[in-house]
Amino acid sequence: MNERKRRILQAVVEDYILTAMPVGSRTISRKYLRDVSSATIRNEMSDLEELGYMMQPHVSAGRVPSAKAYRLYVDILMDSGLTPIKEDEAAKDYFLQRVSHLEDVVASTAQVLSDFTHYVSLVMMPGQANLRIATLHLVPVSRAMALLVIVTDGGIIRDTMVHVADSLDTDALYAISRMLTERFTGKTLKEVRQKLREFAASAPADPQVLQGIAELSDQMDRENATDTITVSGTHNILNFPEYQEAEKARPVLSVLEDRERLMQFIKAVDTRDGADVAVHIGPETGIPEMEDCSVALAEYTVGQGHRGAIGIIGPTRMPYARVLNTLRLVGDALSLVLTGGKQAE
Amino acid sequence: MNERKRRILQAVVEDYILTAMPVGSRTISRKYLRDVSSATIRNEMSDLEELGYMMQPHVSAGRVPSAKAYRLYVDILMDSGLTPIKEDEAAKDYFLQRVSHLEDVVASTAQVLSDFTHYVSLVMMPGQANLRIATLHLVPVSRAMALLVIVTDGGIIRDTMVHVADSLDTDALYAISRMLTERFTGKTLKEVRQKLREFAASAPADPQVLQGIAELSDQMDRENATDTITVSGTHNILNFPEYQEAEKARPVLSVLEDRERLMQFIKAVDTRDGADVAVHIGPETGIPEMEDCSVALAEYTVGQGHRGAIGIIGPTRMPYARVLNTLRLVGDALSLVLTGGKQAE
DNA sequence: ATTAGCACTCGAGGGGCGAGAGTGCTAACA
DNA sequence: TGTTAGCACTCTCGCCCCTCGAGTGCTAAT
Repeated sequence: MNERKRRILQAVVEDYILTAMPVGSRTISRKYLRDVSSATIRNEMSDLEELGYMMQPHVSAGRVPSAKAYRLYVDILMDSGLTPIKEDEAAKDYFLQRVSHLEDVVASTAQVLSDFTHYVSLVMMPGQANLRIATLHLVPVSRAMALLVIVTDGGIIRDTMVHVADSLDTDALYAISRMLTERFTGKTLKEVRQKLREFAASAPADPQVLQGIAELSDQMDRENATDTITVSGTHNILNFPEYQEAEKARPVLSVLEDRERLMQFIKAVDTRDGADVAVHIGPETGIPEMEDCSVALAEYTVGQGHRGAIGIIGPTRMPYARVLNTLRLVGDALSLVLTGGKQAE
Repeated sequence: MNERKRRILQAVVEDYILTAMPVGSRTISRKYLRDVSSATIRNEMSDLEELGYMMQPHVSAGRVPSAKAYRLYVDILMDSGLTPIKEDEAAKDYFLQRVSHLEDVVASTAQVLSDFTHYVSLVMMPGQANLRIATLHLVPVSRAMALLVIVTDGGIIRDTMVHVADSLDTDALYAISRMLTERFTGKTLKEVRQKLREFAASAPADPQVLQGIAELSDQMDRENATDTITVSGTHNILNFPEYQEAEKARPVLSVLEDRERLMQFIKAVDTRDGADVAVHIGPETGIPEMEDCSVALAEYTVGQGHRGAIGIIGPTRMPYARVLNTLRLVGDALSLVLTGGKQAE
């Protein structure tokens, strides 16, 4: 595999990304390697095909790069120039402006990703079990219900509805809030779940309060322990030429709606340590319905060490350099927001 | 327009809704009006075509109902039997179980609508300017930020981030919360906006607090005054046979993303008083891109008299009876939730 | 007033054909 | 020995043409 072959391969990949049409030898000779004749390129391409880097849809069409070609392209050939600073700053600003509900942050991130790339985006948010608590507040809502607002040290807010004894008025709830805050500041949500039970044992034993606390503990478990996935920009797959017919797009769409399956996929990827971004090309995804798609994933960190993932799903022929840069960028910004601005930058 | 013509028209509409294929005279003679020959039906259909109720895509195809036909069908012919009670109860239960953030209620409603119907759904939520306040709470988040949680008398929660003087600690905020609550319970958000300024004048004049209150008042204006639209199940339009090709679907999709335009449409409709549900068939929508779609809308009430709308967007050939029932149902349930369970049932 | 019969029309689907794109191979060339 | 020009070959795409079948409108019979 000499230098010229590599340049030809790169040309084929880039032209195909651009045009979505099989690339012929003449095109390459004219647009990419002016000093080599099409005949020579034909010979080289013939070799490249034998090596599994490309194939012809039919004998008199140009070549289409294979997954193997994209792989090599992403790993070696791609010119991963940095994103212009402007966009970079814009993204960071966008996030840093808003301290907010976790759900909003996730939704916004997904939105930004699909807006920037015009592809489908996904955001995996790991369970918040080890975010650290700054304060806890019980806000009375109706007779026996209260809103538990948990502010984490990063300024991220989680809230959930809980049952409380209906004997508790606003002041009582406030007192309990203070007590809870005092006790749990700096603890992670997971730790709180355990301590809550001890607390219930040692506290003045109003059975209603106890039950409320038990319920609260359960609820926190349920809402915070499990990882969630958000997908955005789904309709963008209609822009891929490969999915012009709804019939073709349907299987992919249903995969995108199957959060379980996506989660499984992401989990499988995440164990693979190493780089901060990863690309899964076509069959590499292990999802048959997505053999014409690639998935680019980036990690981000939540609190101390917990990892989430954001990703872009596009056609195998997507502009990897641009997409990966966007992911890195947004991933960094997100890490920054979710760790309370205490690290990075 | 005799009885038989009506029955034929009804048959054409219903068969077309079912099959999406032009309906021929023979089909009707066999499936719907066994005691009349196809030749007779041909004559009648010829008349119906002249009256503008149907047309032929080409001379040797069956007939396709026109917007006018659907109109008549919806207004008169349709058998709008009641939905089985089971589903009815399920929907109501679904909503009543959860007292929650307004955003969640809206999102859930949209979700339920598109899940039930397999069409695109929309939920218009009017500004909450005249929801009545039950309590107000300021929850400290970071040094100079607090979360203002507003609980309305229906148990619906609105919250928003506000700046506060950084001299204010938890206790001070609590005190302010109590004061605000005392002052504003029973008032609408709109009234509060005005009273806030008076309050600022009469209260102990800590300039920081004043500024905070001013900001809060502005923010409430911004977030609560404007109506919002949520669209869900967009990808369902790919199930319409008329939008099998992505190319066809694109214009409709972009309309669905243009909230401004949807809002304009809904506003125009809403002024039309009268029935609780309304159907706009094809060109009646006034949106050229949607000439093959119908929009069914139902109203619901928020608080005392404010009106929102929920809707289904489907192909003109949608099962109106079912869709309208679903809308009525969900609309009622929503009204119930958003008026605090104080009316209806 | 209804119906059977029939000629007619038009779209869908399939086969044949020419044009064009792109290849592989061969032979000539540096 | 590597590169290139030339050429025959292959295959798709778009086109036309044809047939088939569905469904009609009209006419004449009941």
